[in-house]
Formats: sequence, structure tokens, C-alpha cells
Amino acid sequence: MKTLKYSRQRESIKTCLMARHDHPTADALYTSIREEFPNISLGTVYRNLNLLVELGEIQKLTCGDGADHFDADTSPHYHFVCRKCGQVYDLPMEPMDSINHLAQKHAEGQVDSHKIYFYGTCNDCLENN
Amino acid sequence: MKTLKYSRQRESIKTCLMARHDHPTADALYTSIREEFPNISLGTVYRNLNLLVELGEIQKLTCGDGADHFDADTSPHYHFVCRKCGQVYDLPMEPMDSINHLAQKHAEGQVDSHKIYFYGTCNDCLENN
DNA sequence: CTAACTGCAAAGGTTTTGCAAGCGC
DNA sequence: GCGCTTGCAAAACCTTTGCAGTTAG
Repeated sequence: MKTLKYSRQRESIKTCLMARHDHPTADALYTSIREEFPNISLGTVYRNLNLLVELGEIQKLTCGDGADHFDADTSPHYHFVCRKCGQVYDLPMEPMDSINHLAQKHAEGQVDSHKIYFYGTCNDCLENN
Repeated sequence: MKTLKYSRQRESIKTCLMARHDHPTADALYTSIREEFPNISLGTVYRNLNLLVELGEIQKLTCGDGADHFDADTSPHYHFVCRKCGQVYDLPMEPMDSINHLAQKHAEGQVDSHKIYFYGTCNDCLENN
């Protein structure tokens, strides 16, 4: 077990992610952070995001558009992904705790968690046709 | 709209995928197909897999382990992903058709479909500790 | 003959990693 | 000072693409 040390970069990455609600990719976050730390490297952003995911302080979203997205909200909730623009939205609906047990009955193993992604077209893309 | 032409390679890719139930990655499928077509290229495998996905004949699974997996079963069903070995299993549970409507009430857009991935440890990995 | 398809190889995009220097404790 | 962290750059990895040759209709 390795001991964590404070780092201004990690602090900033977490703060910045908590302040946004658009579930940025590592690269988008990197662009933001560079306003405060012009010399930070993309490798550092990735290393810290992975570290924060391991610590359970943030979560990684793999919604199928190529790059992973990150979310500072680790409470159970679901996401809506626009297939046109790729934007990822929080979905303020009740988490379905019971479906882990439902899945458990049919799974060939121990079920711990689940993720749900809803797909469709967001209002912005519907309007701008 | 472009017209499709028959190709032995595409035929073989689909047949091979239908015969397996382990949701292979493009590369794993490529290795299999090479037994029948030693000269097939990975690019051809990707091109045809994407084509088959567009046609709705197979589906792509993005479960978060880096590479996409493919599934010849396009009927609505869910998947169980082992976090230890990365194996993807079919989950023979009832599809929850109603949750699209549930999500629709809270979504900032038009919801078309959803995917659910359950995560945990598969029996093989539990046994081999 | 024409347009779709192929193999090959190169390029593209995302993420990880090795290394020497820097910094927290 | 020790060891975690950083910046940089290279590498690894997965997927797409350009091209010239092949094949189905």
C-alpha cells in the first residue's frame, strides 16, 4: 500500500472536475487545468484521474464515443448520452438498487455494481436539427 | 445509400461471431478468422464489424476495458463483466423496456435506447482466487 | 464495366510508461 | 533524504483510412 502525498496538480484536477457538470474527457480537463497550471502535462492528468478513480473519489464513464469521461459525482446515478454531439448528461432519476440482486440471480459470478447509459438525441441537437 | 456486395470475408466474420458466445474483441475475432482466411487483414475485420453494426446485424459492447467487444445477439439483453479477467457474459434476465420511459421523464432530450453493464467477479476468478 | 471490397501499411486518437528532475513530509 | 509526483517524450494500444489491386453483379 503506497502512501499518497499532496500535490497541487491533483488538488486542482479534482477541484476543477467538481466544478464542472459536463463530464469532461481527460483532454478537455487538461485544457481547463492549463489555465491554472500552464506546464501541467497530459500524462499527469491521466495519472491523477486514474488515482482518483482507484480511491473512489471520482468515477470513469465509458460511454462508447472513443474517449473516457470523468464525473466527480460518485453517488449512484445514470447518464444520458447524445449520439449526435456526444454530450453526456446526468439523469436525475432514482438509482435502481434492486437490479443488482435481480442480475445476481442470473450471473455466473458475484455482482458488485452496474452502470446504465441511455442513448438518444439531446434537446440542443433536436432544435438545431 | 450504397449497395452491399457479397463478400466471403464478411460472411465468415458474421458466422464466426454467431458461433461464439464470448463476445470477442475485433482482434480476438481476427485471430479466429485467420484459421479460415490466413490473409485477411485486421482492417477488413474492423470495416465489416462496423458495417454489420450499422446494418443492425450485430452489436458493439463498450464495457470499459479498452477494446470494444462484439455480440451477434441483437435482441435486448444485458451483460456481466468480470473486473478481474475481463470476460463478458450474457445475462439471461428480462430486458427492462419500461426504463426508457422512466429515463425520458428526466432526460434533456429524446431517449431511444439504453445499455446496462453489471460488474463484479466471475465464478472462475472467484474459484482461482 | 463499375462500384464495392480487400490487403497492406501508414496514420490517427487515446492512454500508458520510462526517466530524470522536483517536491512533500 | 526517501519516495511519491511531475513534465516530457516515446511507446503502446486500438481503430480508421488511403491506396492500388481484386472481385461481385
